[in-house]
Amino acid sequence: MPETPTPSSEENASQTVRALLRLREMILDGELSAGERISEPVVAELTGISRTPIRTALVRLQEEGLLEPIRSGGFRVRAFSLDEIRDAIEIRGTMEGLAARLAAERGVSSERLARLTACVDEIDAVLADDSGLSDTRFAAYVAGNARFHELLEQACDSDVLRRQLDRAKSLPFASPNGFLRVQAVAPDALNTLRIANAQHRALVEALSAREGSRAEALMREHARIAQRNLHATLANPGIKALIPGASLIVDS
Amino acid sequence: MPETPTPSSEENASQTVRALLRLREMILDGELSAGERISEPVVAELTGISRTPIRTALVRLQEEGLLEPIRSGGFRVRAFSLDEIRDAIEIRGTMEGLAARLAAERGVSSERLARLTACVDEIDAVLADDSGLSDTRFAAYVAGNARFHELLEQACDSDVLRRQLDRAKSLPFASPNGFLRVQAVAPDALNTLRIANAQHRALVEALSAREGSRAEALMREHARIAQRNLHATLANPGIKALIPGASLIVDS
DNA sequence: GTACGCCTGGATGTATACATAAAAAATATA
DNA sequence: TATATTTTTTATGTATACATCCAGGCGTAC
Repeated sequence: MPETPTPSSEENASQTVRALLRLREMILDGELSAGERISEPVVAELTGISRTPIRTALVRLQEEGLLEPIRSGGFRVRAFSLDEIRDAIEIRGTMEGLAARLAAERGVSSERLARLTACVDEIDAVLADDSGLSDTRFAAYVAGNARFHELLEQACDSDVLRRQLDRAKSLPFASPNGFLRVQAVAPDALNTLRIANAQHRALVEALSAREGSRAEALMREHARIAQRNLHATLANPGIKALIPGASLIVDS
Repeated sequence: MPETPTPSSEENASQTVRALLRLREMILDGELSAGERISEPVVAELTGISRTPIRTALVRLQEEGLLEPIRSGGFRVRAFSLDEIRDAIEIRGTMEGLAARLAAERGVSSERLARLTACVDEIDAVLADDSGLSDTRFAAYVAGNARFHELLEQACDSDVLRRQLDRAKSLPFASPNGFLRVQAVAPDALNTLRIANAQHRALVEALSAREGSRAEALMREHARIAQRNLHATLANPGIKALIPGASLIVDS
């Protein structure tokens, strides 16, 4: 009964990894609501995992920023104000800008440039047709977008920077894909996605020409798309649920 | 016997905190050398703390970046190449630049500006005398410098940014005080410290005038002092030991 | 002399027991 | 009825036991 019937990626993982994935899922899906104290025995009962691995998963999630420690012990689910989300996006843009600048200044190998170009081309191909944005096309865009940002991360060729970037992206609303579902429901969605990919293409150009300052500015501006989407969500709260981890957002 | 006779800050802390502090100390002091696998039973024996709190401290240190996981299990002490140190400093400068820009753009309260000004004044007072840089004067500079950077962190008034900044500063060589001892042994130490504080003062000016771009540029340039000190260390390996965590540095 | 395999020592990951301390509930009281 | 107080319940932090797995050494065979 406690066996996970899903043949997902959690098959042969350690208990700690399972606990981490499950807890993150519970937090982002709102099964554990913002501000709520997390009871280790309850989670242990719910997941069928003993307290020890759950405990280390909790520590990891605290470092990740999804949990905050309680003075008297234990953790609670972190709540995020709109200002904090704005700042998290700004941080991501700044870090991606840094990665882009360093990559441009230091030079990116032709293989990596080719992979980046191919990625941008693929996204353009997905967006080429003027007909409506179907679910499969949208999913393809999401995958392409994630891949592009991953390739940029690799292009800077720096482990310490990658670590910091990963951390900046770890909050769901700060991730490059965080607000895409919000963007997709806008009437001019296809257009804004094309503009975003134009920025991708411009970045590859800048990397190739070793234009560090331009590369940095581009990625900063690129992240502002998420800021716009955040504002769009404010104007139309009905679409708030499209944001991953929406239940963590609290108005301040 | 296993009682810590030092009345330090570790008195009434939890075992986990004690393990964290002790392990960090052991790593930075080179008691555990770079690349070495950390044996939990050995550390437990050495510290008189059971494996459980040590284990969570290890997880924290991994998130902090001082340890890296071993595929087959456990952790090893991370080794840092000069390139990685350079990047860590660059990241710190970029994040402090972001904090400065946001603080300037959003405005800093007059009380905070006053505290920043007072801090800069105090540092200038420490550096006023042209006589040699005594140990006590140097210690006063270190304290003032740490305080200034802490005040900047507060000035941006953003928890998410603070968290990310703390992380950027957590590597010893990336910290604002990381290379100060290297700087202090240079013949023109007093001068370079004065220049550094001039940058501090300029930042307060920029914050006060809400000049975001200038504030950002200043903190980026400010971090480059550490880069210069890093290069100075390369030219004169005899002073390498002045860097905290020197044993973690490996030439690549 | 070298390569292969087995075997022993030790380490990690996990579960669990227990003491302390906090939170919640229930009772008594103004 | 609201509040203060005591009691009960529950959670956390820590130590420890144990199974599995990895690493390294020793012996053997070629």
